[in-house]
Amino acid sequence: MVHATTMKEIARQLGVTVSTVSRALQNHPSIGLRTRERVHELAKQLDYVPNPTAINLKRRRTYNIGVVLPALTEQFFSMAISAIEDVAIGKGYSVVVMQSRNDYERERLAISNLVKHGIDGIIVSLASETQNNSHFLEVNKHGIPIVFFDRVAKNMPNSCVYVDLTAGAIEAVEYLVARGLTKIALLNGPGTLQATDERLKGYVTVLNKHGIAISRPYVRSVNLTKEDTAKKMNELLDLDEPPQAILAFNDYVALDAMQVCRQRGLVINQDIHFVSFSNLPFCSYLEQPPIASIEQFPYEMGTKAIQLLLPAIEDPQHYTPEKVIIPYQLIVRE
Amino acid sequence: MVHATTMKEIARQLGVTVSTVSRALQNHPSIGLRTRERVHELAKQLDYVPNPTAINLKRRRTYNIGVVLPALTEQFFSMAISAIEDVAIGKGYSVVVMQSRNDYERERLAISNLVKHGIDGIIVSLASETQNNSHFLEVNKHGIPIVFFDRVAKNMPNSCVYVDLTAGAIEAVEYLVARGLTKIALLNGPGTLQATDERLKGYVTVLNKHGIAISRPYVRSVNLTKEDTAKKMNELLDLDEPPQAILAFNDYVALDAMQVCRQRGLVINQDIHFVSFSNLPFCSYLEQPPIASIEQFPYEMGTKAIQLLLPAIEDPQHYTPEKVIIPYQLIVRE
DNA sequence: ATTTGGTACACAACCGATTGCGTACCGGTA
DNA sequence: TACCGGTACGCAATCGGTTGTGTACCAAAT
Repeated sequence: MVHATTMKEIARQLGVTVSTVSRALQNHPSIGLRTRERVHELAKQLDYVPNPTAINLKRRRTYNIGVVLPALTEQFFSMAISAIEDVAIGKGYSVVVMQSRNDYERERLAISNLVKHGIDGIIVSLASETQNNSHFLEVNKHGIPIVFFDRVAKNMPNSCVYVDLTAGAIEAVEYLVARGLTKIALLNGPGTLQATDERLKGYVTVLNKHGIAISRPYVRSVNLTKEDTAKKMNELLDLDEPPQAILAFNDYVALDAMQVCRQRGLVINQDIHFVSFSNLPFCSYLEQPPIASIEQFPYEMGTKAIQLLLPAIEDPQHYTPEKVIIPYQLIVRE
Repeated sequence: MVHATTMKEIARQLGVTVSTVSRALQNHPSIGLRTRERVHELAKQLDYVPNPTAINLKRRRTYNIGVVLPALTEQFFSMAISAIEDVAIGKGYSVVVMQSRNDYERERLAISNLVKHGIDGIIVSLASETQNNSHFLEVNKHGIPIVFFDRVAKNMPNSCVYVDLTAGAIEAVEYLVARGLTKIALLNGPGTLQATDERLKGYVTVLNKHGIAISRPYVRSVNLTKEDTAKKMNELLDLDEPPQAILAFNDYVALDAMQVCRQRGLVINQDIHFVSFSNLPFCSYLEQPPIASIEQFPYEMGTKAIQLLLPAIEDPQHYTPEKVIIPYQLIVRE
């Protein structure tokens, strides 16, 4: 059974032409009832499955959507992709995944592979090291729609979905200040990400508002690896005046940093307090989770991303890009 | 730029035929140097990208591999898919993901969608509710290779990759007994999974060996939802003689069960001990993780799965299915 | 001048479908 | 009998490539 049955085979066995078979299978009215039935019957009997590649060639579509993100193993992204898949499947699309591993070159390659492979549209969350949009401009030139989500590219005309992290950071820091914690450090992400700028902006805003001096050594950026986070956290704890609280770039950074604290004998939520972004489900299993988290609703973001992408694919003429901001929510744990 | 440039367009502008353009782009020796250069030049100038669908049609391949698994958000699976993607990308394949959500119907649908969509091969980890292989037999009939991994189907001729969980369970239970814990309960998975049988078998083997009577109420199966796990764990704790230790189906079951224990005031690793399967990375963040875990190496399993699949795709004639058993490892935490 | 051989390309079939248009054949009407 | 309209298909182009085979044209050899 190495060759699948084709319409040609059905046509041959029935003594009709391929076009008749095609129309019969589509129940086209110009095909006689008798012929239509014979075609359907033989098709079923031969386990006929239409060749999607041939159909795609005519339709000039692949019904594949590429998704490029830093890492599938980060729950934030797997939730987003899960959402994308849920919507896509319902609309007849499949989802092709590629990981950038936060590496610029891998991201370029992933994008290029997707284009070469044939996809109708792309959803991207930037690699932390990406500082150049040329590969995306290339995709735009080919008329393939892109939607950025969460880690969006700066200065690109495409649609994007993200959370207002500045506002989130503001509420988070306000919360810490309100609890009397004023020595607040920021374990921020890579400088290349817009998300990093936004967290910093919120952090600075609140401290300024409350007249709290901003200590340079309190603001550090990590490259999102466990090692770098540990290094930066240790540096913070080695300061003459170590912080009472940490605003972490995301849950992974918070957890890695918390581990350092525990190793140094500090008690979480007592000696030192954490607030982080994402609020991933596994945080609920921790005995001492961050006292507050900013929920970013990855599922909703993924859903919105593909809802923006599909019209761009299906009706490019009437499509205008949109910047969608998903509301965050500060989750406070007792 | 709604229509991508085709070879036809290049041919027209250069006054040659499409076949010449095709061969020129492939640097076929029968094309003159001058012509070849002109073709390459114009192709670059027009941003020519070959239409993958057309090529796939001739090659009778899609270079897409379908992966169907219960949930992307489970780290075990996202690690496996990550591995699959790493290998696939290197061989020129893309990975299409579908989630079954442990639902039989969704699994059927996912498989059917993949076949309709056109993929060269499928990698599957069974939905917990799947008890029927007809959809896989259908795929076999079409000559599309399948590789099962981790949650493998019973009585199927296809290749599969899994961990010898019986041996793992034996070592795990031996470890508990050696620590003097003899009142051991088993929070097992759904009866439809072979993995469930295997864990049970290992559990029974060790208890029999040590002459420990097997208490029926100590063996319970959960459907892998948080609610069901909580219910079953509560039932265990409500027994006249509650267990001292729990062998959990996987980390998620263990964590959900541990949460119940904590809510009831029990101290983990003191009042009650857990051993579970998977050893997911996030366990390292827990203050009180299971005292031991059986590492199942999802990355290695994913890698092996696609290494089994690719030869089946590329050389179906000389392919014979294989059952590969990945060695587990019991990770003991101090 | 004719044959020979190689170069450099054209022609056309093919992959598996879809679809616009043409037409044979039918019975019914003038 | 000749004309007409509808039914039920066939023919062929098309999507965008790949590839086997045919051939015009050239220079070199005879």
